[in-house]
Amino acid sequence: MSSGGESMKSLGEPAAQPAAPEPSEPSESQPGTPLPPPGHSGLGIQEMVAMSPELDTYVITKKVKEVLTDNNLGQRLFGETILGLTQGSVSDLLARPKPWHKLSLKGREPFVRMQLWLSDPHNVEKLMDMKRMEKKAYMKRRHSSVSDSQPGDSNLAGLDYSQGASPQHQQHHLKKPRVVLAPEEKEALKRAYQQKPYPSPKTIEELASQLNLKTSTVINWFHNYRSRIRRELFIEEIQAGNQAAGGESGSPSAQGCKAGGEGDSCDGTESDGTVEGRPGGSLGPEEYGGASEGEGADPREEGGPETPARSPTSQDATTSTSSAPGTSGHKGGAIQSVFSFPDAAPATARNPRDSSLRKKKAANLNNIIHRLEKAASREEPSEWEF
DNA sequence: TTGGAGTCAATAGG
DNA sequence: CCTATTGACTCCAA
Repeated sequence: MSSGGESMKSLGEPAAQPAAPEPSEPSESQPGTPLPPPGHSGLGIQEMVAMSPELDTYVITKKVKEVLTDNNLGQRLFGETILGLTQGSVSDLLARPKPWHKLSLKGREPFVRMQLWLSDPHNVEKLMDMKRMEKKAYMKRRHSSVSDSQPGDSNLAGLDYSQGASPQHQQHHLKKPRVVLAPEEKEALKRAYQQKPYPSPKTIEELASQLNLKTSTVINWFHNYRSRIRRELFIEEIQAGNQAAGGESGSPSAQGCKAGGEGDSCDGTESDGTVEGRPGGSLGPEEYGGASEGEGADPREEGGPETPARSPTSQDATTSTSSAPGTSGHKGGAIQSVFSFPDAAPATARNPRDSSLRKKKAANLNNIIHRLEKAASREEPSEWEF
């Protein structure tokens, strides 16, 4: 009970409504609020995040995307103004929202903000106005050579900017060129990942030198790759969980499979087809832990009858609160009203075939195994033999 | 220290 | 312009 602040955990089951009238929270001060909402001063989002019921991140992002495109609003403006995030982050969030229960408190914040934003149609217009103003300012600047006072950036005049002729080799410690891994390098790293999702420092060193990359780059790559693979798994989870839905106003097709690429399969996990020509390899859907070369490790775990059955994360119960837009603009009161959505898709049609999902789980298996052994005993896995 | 989550920010495509 | 991708960084927990 010491420092801890937010407790509130375990949001697994629908359970009842927390409905806690704020148990006071004085010791809540993060070093500077990252986003000082323009003209907003009151309840912190964090509080709302803490007591928010489960939100459907998929539905929210879908709606946001819809609204943004419908009104020609860009991710940059939306992100910087509403979420306090950069364009790239917004793009990522909208394209691959993690399911609510997999998000940390911090990670939920953007979704609560989105929901909040969506709750009042007036917000859209405000953003549009802002866009107009921005454009105007831009035009103005282009026309006249005067910089107006716009909260966004400052013009640092008087700075010397030498160089800049040829963006080639500039090994000066001024700006790192941003590493761009070549396709083959990525290939190699992915292959390595399949063998060992959690390479030891030693392995990392080897990889780095073999590929001629900095050690940190390899480390970062593994971090990022694991993280992103994991995320894709989540996505398929929610898609499988709430795919379908028939009568929806202009549903933008939630297909999770886009045929068309070359080696790209239906799944997202790279169809790293180059898993080495395995003699008699066509078995089952796909095999991942292709421990082919080298040790005769063969982590072939017998196929469990079925996956542990995805636990029903369903919560829904979206009470169709016919929220009448423009009905009493009372904000800062009932958070509840904000959390309900006029959009409801009770469709619970399960697709009998979850192919790709399995594949990723297999890949993840390696991770799990690795961690298990680590937890069980701190010992290097010289060789496994089941 | 290691690993995970969340982001930033450069940059490749459109 | 706008969006998507992705290496690197920051924070945090175990």
